[in-house]
Amino acid sequence: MYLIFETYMTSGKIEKLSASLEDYLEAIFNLLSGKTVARSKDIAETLGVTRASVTGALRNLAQKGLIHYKPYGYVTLTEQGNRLASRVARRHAVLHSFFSDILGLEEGISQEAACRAEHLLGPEIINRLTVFMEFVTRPDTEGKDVAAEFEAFCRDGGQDFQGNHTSGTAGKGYNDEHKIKR
Amino acid sequence: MYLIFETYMTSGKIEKLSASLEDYLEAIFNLLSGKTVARSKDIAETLGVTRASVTGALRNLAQKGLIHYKPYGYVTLTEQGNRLASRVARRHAVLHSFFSDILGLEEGISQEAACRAEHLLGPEIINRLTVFMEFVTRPDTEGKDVAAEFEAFCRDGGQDFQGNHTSGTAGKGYNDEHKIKR
DNA sequence: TTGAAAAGTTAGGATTAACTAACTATATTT
DNA sequence: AAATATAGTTAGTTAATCCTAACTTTTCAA
Repeated sequence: MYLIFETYMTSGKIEKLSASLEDYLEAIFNLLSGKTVARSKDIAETLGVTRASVTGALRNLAQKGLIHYKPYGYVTLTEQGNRLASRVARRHAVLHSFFSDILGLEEGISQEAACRAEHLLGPEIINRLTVFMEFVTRPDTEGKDVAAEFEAFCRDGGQDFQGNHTSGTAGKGYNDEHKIKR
Repeated sequence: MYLIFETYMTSGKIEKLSASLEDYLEAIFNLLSGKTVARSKDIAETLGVTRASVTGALRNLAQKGLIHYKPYGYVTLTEQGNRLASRVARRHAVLHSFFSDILGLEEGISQEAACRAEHLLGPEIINRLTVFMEFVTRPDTEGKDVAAEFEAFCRDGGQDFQGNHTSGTAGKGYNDEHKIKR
């Protein structure tokens, strides 16, 4: 499974990142937005891989000009890398929000699914989904609330699943604890 | 990217199929529901791989007890294989319908995204999405139609994308022409 | 300040899944 | 029925990831 959608330019050529490398980049991005430095060990823990695997990925990302990396040194994102990582993170956020806020699925499941799907759904889907969520959560809809109605629909219909629609935790503030191990 | 959700039993043990093998199984399933026989060449064309790759996958699926396969013979699904393939196809159909009928994305994009996502989204997501679509398309909603409203919302909001919401092709009858090449 | 623990790297190997090229089997056509 | 075209297979290669085990560098505490 190789094709990915977000692209970056290297010496005038458009390149794409594998799902795996996108994961690494996103993990670095998330770590940096919290703790200032991204350590190999933390990246490994986040993604559920060994430290050795991280080293390989870092070399790869550095070679592609997306991170600043020197053995035994701190990892930071280049401007390119930051731009790309932001877009990946946005995809993640949109998907997570859809799974969690619209479908009302529990946090862990939403998080994991977002991690997986974020590498596979192209900009058309992500953009349209974004607009769909704006549509569904728009305030000017005379008291209607699709998410709430759907929750009621699920309850009344006696559908057999275990969402978190009743809890008021409406998204935001995710971490990558649920990144899937392979 | 390895973890997959649909499982099958072999000698009492629960097994999972890789995304790639699910693709092969689904392709066989679709071919069989049309033309009675599934030829190596057709599978290769459907999935955009070489015939040699198909042979390898067939051996693999046969060894897992999901297809009947003898070199130079016809390929058929075992009961197990058919069960599994149906579930994969259902996931595909649900996702495609969501992308196409709810989000109003064009056929090719919906098809391709469904192909990709069907291997990555677990039963919780697929089930909930199924219910969500029932919810959104239920008839008892006093003249409301979420898909149509969303279409209007997109048009009025001047959102810049190119859906097929105006065309009346509401799902069904898909093929795998848009399976992504890797 | 020195030595152990923690973090990071290297080397080597496994797995999955693709490819090309060459070969074999089956089908078709004359 | 023989020649040829089509389909299918085999063997060998490549590439992306991951792993384990052993080694090196850095950090920190006595």
